[in-house]
Amino acid sequence: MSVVVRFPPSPTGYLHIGSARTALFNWLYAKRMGGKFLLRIEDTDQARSTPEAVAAIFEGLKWLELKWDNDPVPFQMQSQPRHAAVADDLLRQGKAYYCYCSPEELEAMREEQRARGDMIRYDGRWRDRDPKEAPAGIKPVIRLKAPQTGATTIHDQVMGTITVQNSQLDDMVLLRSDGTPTYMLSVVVDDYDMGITHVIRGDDHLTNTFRQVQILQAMGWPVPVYAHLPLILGPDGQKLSKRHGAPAVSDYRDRGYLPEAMRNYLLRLCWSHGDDEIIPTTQAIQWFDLGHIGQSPARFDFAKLDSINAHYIKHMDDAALMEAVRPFVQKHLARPLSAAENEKLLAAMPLFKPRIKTLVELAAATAFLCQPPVLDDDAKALLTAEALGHVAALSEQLMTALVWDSASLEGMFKHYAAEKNIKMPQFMPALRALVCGTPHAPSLAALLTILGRDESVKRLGAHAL
RNA sequence: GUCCCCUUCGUCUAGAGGCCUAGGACGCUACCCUUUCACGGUGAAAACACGGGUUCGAAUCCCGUAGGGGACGCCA
Repeated sequence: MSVVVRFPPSPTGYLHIGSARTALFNWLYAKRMGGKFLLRIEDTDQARSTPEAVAAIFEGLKWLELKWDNDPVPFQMQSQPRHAAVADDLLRQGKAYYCYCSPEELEAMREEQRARGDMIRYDGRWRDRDPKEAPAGIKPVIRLKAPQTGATTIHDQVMGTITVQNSQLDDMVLLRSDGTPTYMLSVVVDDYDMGITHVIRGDDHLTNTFRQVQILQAMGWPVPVYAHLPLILGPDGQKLSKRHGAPAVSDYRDRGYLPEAMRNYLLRLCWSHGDDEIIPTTQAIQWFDLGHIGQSPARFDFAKLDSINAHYIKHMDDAALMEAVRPFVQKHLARPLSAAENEKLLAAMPLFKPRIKTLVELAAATAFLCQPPVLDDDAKALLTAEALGHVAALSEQLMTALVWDSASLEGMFKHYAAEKNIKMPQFMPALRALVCGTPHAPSLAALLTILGRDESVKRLGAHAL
C-alpha cells in the first residue's frame, strides 16, 4: 500500500513554525516512502479563517520548498454536504442522535460537574430520549453514540500503545445546530476520502485521536497509522508564541535564514540519526523514519539555528548566495543594486561567507562595498596621529602601485612594515577602519582589490591629512 | 479537578540490560593560528529528576513521588 500523508493547517493566522515542522516531517515521510504529500485547508471555522492566512500558508510552504502533490488544494468547507451526509448516515444507523441541549444548559451541567470535582463531559442526557420530547425552538446538534464500556486503544508510532477507557470519553458533537460539521467529523471524513494512510501531527491532537477512532469504528472505516510529534516549546519551556519573537515561518525568512538550514534545524528537533547534525535534505529523505522521533518536547534554540545556518551559508555556491542575499542588501541600502555593485559583491562572497550567520548579517557586513562607510566609534578610535601618518604614506604608494591585485598589495604592506621597522598592527587597523568603517573585516588586501584603486585611495585620502 | 503523554550536560540529542570511566552538536571557556574580527585547530568544564524494586549486572525493565506538557468546546 502506497503512503499518503497530509498537512491540514487552519488558516487563522500566520504559518506557525511548529506547524512547519509537522509539514516537514510529513513531506519527508512521503518522499522517503515514495508516497504522496497532500495539503488541505481546514477552514471550517469560518469566523476566524482569512484569505491572508491561506496565502501565508502557501507562501511559507513554498519558501521551505515543501511541494504538495495535490493541486488545486481542497478547502474543507467545500465538502460540507459530504460531512453532513456522513452524520445523517450515522443517525440512520442508530450510531448517532439528536441532542437538544442549549448552550446554557450545557454550561450549567459543566458548572455542576466542576463544583463536584467530576470529569467534565457531556452526560448523554439525550442519548436515549425520544426526540418527540424536544423543546420547541431549539435546533439540535447531532452527537455520536459512543461506546460507554470497554476501551479505545491506539498504536502510535511515536508514543507507543495507549489505551483510554471509553467511560472517559463523551458523546461528541458531529454536526452543529447550524448544520456545519465539527473538526472531529470533518478530519475523519476528509482523511478517509483522501485515502490518508498515515496521520503525522502535533502531540496536542493525541487525545483527540481516541474520539476520531470512535467515529472511524462507527463508520467501519480503516484506522490510519498515527504518529504524534512532541511539541516545540519556546526557549523558556513554555508554548512557543509571539513572546519568543519568532513564531511565524516568515519571521525566519526575514531574519536571513536559509530554507535548507531551517529544514535541517527543524528536523533535528525531536528526530535524530545517531550523531549526525548536518543533514542536507537529500540525505534526510534517505534517512527519515518514524521510529527515531523522540517522545519529549524540544525547546527552540536560536544559537543552534544560527550555527547551522552559518554552516550552509559557508558551503553555499557564491552565485547562489549572491542571489539569496541581494534582497537583503537592497533593503539595507534602500535602493536597487547596479550591475557593477553586483559584481563587487559576488567577488566578496568568498571573503565574507565564513564569518557571518545570517543573510541579514551578510548584507550589513558587505554594504560598505556599495557606499562610503560611516565610521563607527571603534573605527574612529584607531585613527591616531601616528597611524594616519602611515596611511598618508601608503596612500601615495597605492596611487602609483603597478599591479592591483591581492598578492601585490599584501606584499606592499609587508614591505612597508619591514622598511619602517614597524609591526603590521601599527597601521593596518587604521587602514581597515577608513576603508570599511569598522575594525572588523576580512583581509584588507583582498578587499582593496575588489573595491578598486580609485575608490580605495579616495577613502584613505579623505581622512589622511 | 479528571484523563493522557513526557523527564540523559544550559539547549538539541546518542543510548533497545553488560560495548558507559555516559558519546556527539550548539553554547560557554582556555590555548594555537592571525593585519583586526571571524573561520579553522586542540583542550577544559558540564547530564542519566528523586525513591523503591527486578537482575550476577540498569541511563536502559517495573512501581511510586516530584516536575513539565497536552487534552477535557456547537475551536481547529
